[in-house]
Amino acid sequence: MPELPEVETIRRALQEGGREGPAIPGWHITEADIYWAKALAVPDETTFLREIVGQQVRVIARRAKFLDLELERHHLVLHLRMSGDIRVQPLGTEAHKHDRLRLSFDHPYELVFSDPRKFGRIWLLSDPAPLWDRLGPEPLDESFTEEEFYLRLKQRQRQLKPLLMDQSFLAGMGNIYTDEALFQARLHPLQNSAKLNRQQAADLLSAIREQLLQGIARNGASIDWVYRGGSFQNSFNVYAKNGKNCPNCGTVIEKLVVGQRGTHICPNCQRMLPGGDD
DNA sequence: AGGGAAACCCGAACGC
DNA sequence: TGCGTTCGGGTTTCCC
Repeated sequence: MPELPEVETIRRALQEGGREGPAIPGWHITEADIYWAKALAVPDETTFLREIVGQQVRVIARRAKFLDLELERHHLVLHLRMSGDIRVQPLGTEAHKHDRLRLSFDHPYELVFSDPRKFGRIWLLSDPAPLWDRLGPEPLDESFTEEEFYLRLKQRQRQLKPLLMDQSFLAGMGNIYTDEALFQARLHPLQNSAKLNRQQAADLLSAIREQLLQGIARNGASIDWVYRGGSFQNSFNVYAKNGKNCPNCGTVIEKLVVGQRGTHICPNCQRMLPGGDD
């Protein structure tokens, strides 16, 4: 399964360090600094610092939108939310204004969690299972089938877009990816999920997978003030394209609000199915 | 059960 | 130029 850009970034940054740049897995945390305590979801700061120092990083992975650093006795779980970022930099690099957490290792590098908007969160958990248990299936997991997706859509009576973004229904879809996937599948965000047929569900899953893979391939999207080096924003078809012409049919793209979220559609390509909003 | 609203944040964009 | 206002990203929590 392809990894999130951040996971790749951590690996790549260290691999490119050459002989002195092994991957973080295998390293020990020698020091931890918290610059904004509220970034810690659990536990308290003192406990966090006492517990984390000395532990070896075993594996770096991800689940849904969470980054999961498996330590010896805990999992260090990070969620970047929207403006969070992770940097791996040479030890002694000058601190950035929005740094929230810094980890030093028994190697001349440090990992920094930075987040201007302060939405990102950090967990130190002995057992992350309860967190994972709240998440739905991974759309990029090949064992997740079209039929399963169809049945899950069928058993709900929900507006399509909020449902797709519901992390307990399907894990990993954000606002941008959802708008782009719905456009690709030619489905309306307000469409009642239970009204999709097998073909439409299959098309939607394909679109979701393509959009996610595209985003990963392009290192994510850098929008507005948040520049993380990604270029997915250059391939948007509808997101933030309100007022522009639809690349398929030329119709002016509209912006509406669905589930409190800015939502972008081509009103011609994305029609409600007959009775689709019942 | 589903949907709406508010809260958490603050840099940027907008309006005057 | 400067000031006030609005916006929006992901998630949780509360309310109808």
